[in-house]
Amino acid sequence: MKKSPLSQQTRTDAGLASVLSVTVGRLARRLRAQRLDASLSLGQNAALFTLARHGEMTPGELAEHEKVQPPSMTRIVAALEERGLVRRTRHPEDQRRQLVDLTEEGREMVRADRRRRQAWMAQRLKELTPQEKDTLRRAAEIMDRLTQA
Amino acid sequence: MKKSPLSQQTRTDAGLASVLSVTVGRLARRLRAQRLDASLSLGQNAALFTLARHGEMTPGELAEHEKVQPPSMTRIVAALEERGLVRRTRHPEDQRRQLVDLTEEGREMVRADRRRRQAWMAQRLKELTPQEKDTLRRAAEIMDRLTQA
DNA sequence: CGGTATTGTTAGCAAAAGTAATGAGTTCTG
DNA sequence: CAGAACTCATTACTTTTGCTAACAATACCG
Repeated sequence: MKKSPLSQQTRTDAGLASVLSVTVGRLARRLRAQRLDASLSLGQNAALFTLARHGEMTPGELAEHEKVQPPSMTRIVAALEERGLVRRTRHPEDQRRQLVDLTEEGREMVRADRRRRQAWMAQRLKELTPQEKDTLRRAAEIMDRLTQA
Repeated sequence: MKKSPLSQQTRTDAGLASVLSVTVGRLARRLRAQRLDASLSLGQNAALFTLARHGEMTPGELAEHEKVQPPSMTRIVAALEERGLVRRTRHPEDQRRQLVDLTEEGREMVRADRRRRQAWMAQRLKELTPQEKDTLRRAAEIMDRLTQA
């Protein structure tokens, strides 16, 4: 079994927390730089993705889910609406609230986004073994749970 | 085998790329929010961490390692120096270059940072099984490699 | 030497998220 | 049931953080 430099610092929970923080930060930066051509910001993509996964919800719910403050989500949703990717409707029982949902165009964007990201990440993923990809798959689910806790 | 909602979207490389992007982005935001009380930005922490891991290096090397542009690293290093966490010395053989290294105070900060992060993340990690933590450990190494590619 | 390349910095700008204050709608309460 | 209190979203403003372009200093090379 190969001993990478990283593994020496992940024995404890604290060490793992540190390493994970740094790595996640760097990868996030890298991803952000990657979608330069891209028309959508990381946050916009994340919101679209969440709507695709969970169906319509209010801006507030969306904000909480994405762990941003409501004003940030207002901006994200406004940008998405401007581009016709989402639609806002009044909540039937509470005029303060709104319901945000994907338009068909938004759904197509989610599909397109997936294709676009593949451009560089699939390149890297291709170099991984099936086991490693599987590890990432399972890690994604775990990290997802971490952010929700 | 349990079937989570996420797994349905990670069968293909593209699907995995999408999910990973969103999850990593959200976790990065969460981490950033977490160190609010904290005195150091995510980028500053990452630089400190890298120095702790790899020893002294030039700002340029640091920038490349962290995948930021040199001016960004200039700012990060300047901030760290201002706080006495790193020290800059001239490169012995090339007056253009500098060598950045941790001070003892910087080293202590790395340790403190690790303790601080543990405050909330260890809480979450505690709820994971050893197998799940192991998955995260291995995923961190893989993601680390992804950002270097 | 004199011109070019490299290293780091400064300056200016843009994107994205945060906090505080505001407006509109709903609910509670005396 | 009238008004206080609360909730949801938005607007206004600030902060953070990264980028590109231009620049200064040093090193290299013909």
